[in-house]
Amino acid sequence: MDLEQLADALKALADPTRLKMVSLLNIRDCCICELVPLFGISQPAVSKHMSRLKTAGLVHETRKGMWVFYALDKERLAGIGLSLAHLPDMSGELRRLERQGLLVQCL
Amino acid sequence: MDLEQLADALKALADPTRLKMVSLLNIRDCCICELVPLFGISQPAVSKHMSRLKTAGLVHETRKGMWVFYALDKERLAGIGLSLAHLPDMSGELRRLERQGLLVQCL
DNA sequence: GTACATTATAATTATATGGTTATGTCCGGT
DNA sequence: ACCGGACATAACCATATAATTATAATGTAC
Repeated sequence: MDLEQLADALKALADPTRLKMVSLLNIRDCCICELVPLFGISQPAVSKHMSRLKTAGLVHETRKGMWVFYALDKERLAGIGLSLAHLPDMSGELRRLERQGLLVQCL
Repeated sequence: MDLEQLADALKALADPTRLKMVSLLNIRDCCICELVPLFGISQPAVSKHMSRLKTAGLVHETRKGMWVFYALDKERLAGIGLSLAHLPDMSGELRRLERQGLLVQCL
């Protein structure tokens, strides 16, 4: 996962409301109408948050009659955590700086 | 770490520029003047990004003569990754919904 | 087809974010 | 003391974000 994509995924998670939603979906799938009373916000607001999580690949939706159930993609979530633990190697960038004589030497 | 704090920490990371900065600091400590030529942005912009990371507890600074070197707090970064893997248990919220008869039953 | 329940989209608004330029602060060298 | 380099802060601007209300779209039941 490149840094642009990782930043997008983190942006989707970087909101207390969505983090709580993800934590709930970690227990079991939920539909919008169950989430609304748990948060102090309107139904469209909940819907938009789920849409954001869906775009980030963190949840998947399934229609069941009138309801749309959302399920957490646990592998995707774990993948984001792992990406933080395995950031790309930027040694090349530092070598490039060195070639240009821009590295600061002190001590 | 509660969800508000976790969201704040994730916000600090949820930017491609800052993610790249963190990746660089993962190799070695850097000062602002080294970072500026690596990003296409002004010195104050770099400074503000580092300030954001500092507020989130992700980096620490040390003055060395004219320069201010920034060091990545690797434990803090790892802690954020782990928090994603161990989200709080929200079973209580769901039980509360059930008591109120708001859980959707289908199939 | 009508009526109702659930969810999604549109339009709007207030605040947050990320960039800029200009200026202030701190340190080292002469 | 003064000047110049490195960094931080301030003021400003454009865009993104998260909420709202109003309205459309979808599905069930009669």
